[in-house]
Amino acid sequence: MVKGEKYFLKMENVRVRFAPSPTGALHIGGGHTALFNWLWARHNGGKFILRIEDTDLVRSTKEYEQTIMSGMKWLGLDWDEGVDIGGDYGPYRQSERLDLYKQYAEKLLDEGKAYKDGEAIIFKTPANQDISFDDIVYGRVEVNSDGLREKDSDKLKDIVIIKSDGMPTYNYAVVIDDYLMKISHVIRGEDHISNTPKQILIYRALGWDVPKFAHLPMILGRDKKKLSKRHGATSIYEYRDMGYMPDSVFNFLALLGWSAGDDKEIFTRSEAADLFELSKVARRPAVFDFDKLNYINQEHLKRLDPLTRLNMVKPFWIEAGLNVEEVEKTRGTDWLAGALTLMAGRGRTAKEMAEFSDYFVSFEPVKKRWTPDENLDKAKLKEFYEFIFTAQEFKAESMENLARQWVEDKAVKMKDYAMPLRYALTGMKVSPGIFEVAEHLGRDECKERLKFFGLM
RNA sequence: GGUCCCAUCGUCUAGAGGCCCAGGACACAGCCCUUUCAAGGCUGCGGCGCGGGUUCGAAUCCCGCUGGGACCGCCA
Repeated sequence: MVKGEKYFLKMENVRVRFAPSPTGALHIGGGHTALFNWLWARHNGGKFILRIEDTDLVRSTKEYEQTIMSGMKWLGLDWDEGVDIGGDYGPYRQSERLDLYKQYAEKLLDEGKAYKDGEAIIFKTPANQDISFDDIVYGRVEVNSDGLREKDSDKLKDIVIIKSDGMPTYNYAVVIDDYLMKISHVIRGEDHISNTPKQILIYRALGWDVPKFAHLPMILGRDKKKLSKRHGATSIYEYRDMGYMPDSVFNFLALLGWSAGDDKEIFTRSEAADLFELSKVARRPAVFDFDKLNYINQEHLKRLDPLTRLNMVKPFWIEAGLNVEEVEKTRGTDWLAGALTLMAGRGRTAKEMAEFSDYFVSFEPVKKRWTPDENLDKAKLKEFYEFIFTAQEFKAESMENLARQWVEDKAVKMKDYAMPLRYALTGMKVSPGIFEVAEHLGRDECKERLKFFGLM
């Protein structure tokens, strides 16, 4: 095979799964794993399966199941088989597959490969077995079953497969389900790499072929420890609430442990799916970097079509107490969207963009922010504003031309006139080009604001 | 304690023995643009953890060390 050629080949019958336990919201790590599974399925035209691992009776809830699913949808990850849509290999909820787990446990019991202890069924770890697998990401991993010891002991650790409450354990159920669901590639976090040998032992005991394994590098916090609540936002939804867009979070997560090559860092879901290659996934754990996320979000924000951008920003205006609906009714949706187009690359999140542009929606926040400056020569400013507002058409270009004429004639500085105008119109020291802002606000609105501050 | 995994700028990464006295991106600094702030353009800062091999040649292969991490639950 010619180097590089394999990247264009697609595998057939790819079936991958994301198997969260519904014990909390979808978090960054889970989203990352789900994303890579999705990428591999879509890259190969295969199937992406959502399986719910709800065997922890005390912590699992149906609510979390819903939350995880909506989190995945928010990220743009759709699945082909799952609890909500069914499929040929269901049920897709482990608590509904108990008879299956029981059936194979009985078989293991009959063959003397497992034994009972109390109500639990325990798989007997065979001694001195060489276990190896070729991980697509990590390469060959070799272990001997003698290394599977109990903690701080030299005793071989047997594997509980059915708990006293009748539920299967993770290491057992995952084998039964992946086999029965014909999973071709098991793609999961690197923290599972040391569970894999135990699972292979069970595959062997049952006489089954093992799937291909691909472990993914962990996501770390700034302190290089596994990402957890201590590091702040871990739930996918917290990112939505901070004003990050699903496209960006997707893009950012895809870049943790993988690169699209050709220096391409900003991409869409389908571009990522086309380019994705499991064998190119990195082994080194990746640190979650907010700076990069911000940058990626800003890039996607810039690329959005005006209406979509408006939909992203609108909730944050509303959150700030602005009557967006009213403005939309009077000035129109396009006008509001246009205001955001003017914002161009300003603001890295939808929330920031909303904060930086509130003066388009309402004059009220401007009034609150504005404080008089005694050094201003109001008479001169009035003269200037009257002059530029004489423009036939209330266009940025016309106003700017008049303004330039004015500063040249009077030998004064543009900023001494533009800045007070900006401050009166927006209540801010920074904004897009102030003549463009004025044009968008319109002649009447501008006059009203200037008059309110006694500048006209 | 046992087993396993990992190691390129601060961060994400490119790198499959010569194309690399290591390339890109974020961040940072400076300059340009300019009515402000962004955006954009340009420049700069900054890295192969250490020690041995193998080889004509090593970031890349091997060994050791060091440093991280994961697992060793009737959690998943």
